[in-house]
Amino acid sequence: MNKDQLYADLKKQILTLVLEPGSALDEHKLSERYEISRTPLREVLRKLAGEGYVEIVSNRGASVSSMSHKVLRDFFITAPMLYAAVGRLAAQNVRPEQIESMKKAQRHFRAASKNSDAEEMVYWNDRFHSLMGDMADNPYLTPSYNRLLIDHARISQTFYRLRNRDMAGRLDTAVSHHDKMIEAIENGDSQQMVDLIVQHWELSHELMEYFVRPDPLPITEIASQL
Amino acid sequence: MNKDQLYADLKKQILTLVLEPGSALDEHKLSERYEISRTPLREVLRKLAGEGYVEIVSNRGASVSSMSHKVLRDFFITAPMLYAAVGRLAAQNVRPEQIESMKKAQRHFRAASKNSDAEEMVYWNDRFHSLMGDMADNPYLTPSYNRLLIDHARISQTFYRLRNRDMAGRLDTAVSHHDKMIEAIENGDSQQMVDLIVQHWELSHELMEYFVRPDPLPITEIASQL
DNA sequence: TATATGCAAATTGTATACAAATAATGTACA
DNA sequence: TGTACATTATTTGTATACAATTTGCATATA
Repeated sequence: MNKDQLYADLKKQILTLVLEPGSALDEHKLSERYEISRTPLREVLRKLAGEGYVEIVSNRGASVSSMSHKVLRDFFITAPMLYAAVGRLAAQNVRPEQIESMKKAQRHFRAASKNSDAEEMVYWNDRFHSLMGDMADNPYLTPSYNRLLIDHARISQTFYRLRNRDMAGRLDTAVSHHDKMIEAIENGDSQQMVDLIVQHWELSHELMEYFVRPDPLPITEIASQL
Repeated sequence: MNKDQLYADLKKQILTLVLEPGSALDEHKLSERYEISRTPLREVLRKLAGEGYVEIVSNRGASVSSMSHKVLRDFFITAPMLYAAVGRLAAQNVRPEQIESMKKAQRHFRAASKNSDAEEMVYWNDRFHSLMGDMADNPYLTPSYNRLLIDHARISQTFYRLRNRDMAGRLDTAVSHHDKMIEAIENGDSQQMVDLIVQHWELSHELMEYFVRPDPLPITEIASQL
């Protein structure tokens, strides 16, 4: 396997929790499994570390980024602000040719949701929001935004696996948010975009809060920050 | 020279514009100059790329991150939001032992300002604000915040070199902002901190705008976003 | 003169051997 | 037993040789 494939593969496995947070990444084993020498493997691990997928301690190797309680609390504090900022900029700065790849991600996400395929849902939802980051096209927001998306994907995993009537409804809502976002982006309607992001976040937030409860901020306070 | 020193040295040279934005970083030459083999050098370059100091194009090597007009415009849009968020969190999350290193950075910054030593001013000002990022202690904000600080340092360079009465006055104001920030942090007064950040940003913004004019946002609009 | 093409030089990418550091194991001794 | 220390094994870090790719230059052709 070549370096780019290895990079994409590790990324996907970390996002979908195939590789568990905190688990060690042995250079020797990985280089054997992926049939690549340690030199390029190490470079991939260091790139992933720079993006927050992986943590490296010198002389002690790499491990999948952990998700402590403290880190989750930070997540809830930070996400709404950055999501809103990126959403607004995406509507303002989108280039026409970017819309199609977003529609494609949305098609896959919708299909995965219909099939209750949790892993695919996580992946294509991440793609959708990641593309929104590309549209925003701001090198100062992107690093933090992409860092958030990693843990958003990993936290979501838990409840994407649920299959009851309530979850099905919420999923439909999420899918329709995406449709409306695409529309807002196409119209360059940044205010509408921010509103949708807030609604979308509230949906995620509710579900996440159900699983991890790090004294959540009241929604009204979040909205007032936008 | 070992890897950590090399890393710190390249970082400082990029911040202080000794290495110009866009300039190529030849692996062979660098490995000779720093007396280190290409393998660890490449890892350092990739780490710097992850943090935004350097840009890497595959098969075409590394170069110092460029500062285009578009990028500068993004800077002015993004900085106030992240600076305010980090300032607030720094006041909320600071640990007592962190105050001393911030006071030390401020002592150096004040001294450099007295001596009109531009390079030292840039360096210690960056250290001061970088430590504020550490205090905020939020893994989701840090990547973007540190990315901003890189270009903030590089843009400031231009006017830190000026030596007229007006600049001297502005510098004194900046130094006193720092003193007040330390106080606000010690008191855990996050609202006061945000106010100071806004004032401090306005000062920087004015000066930067004087040198690079990418249709600036009105201050009132920025303040309303906080 | 302008554009293509082929070759040489320079530069980046990868594999591998060896060095250094850390972790694991076993043994001595209280 | 249990703690300390030395020894071994494992894992990470670095240097270097070689492969692949890109770039620069010379020459050919329209």
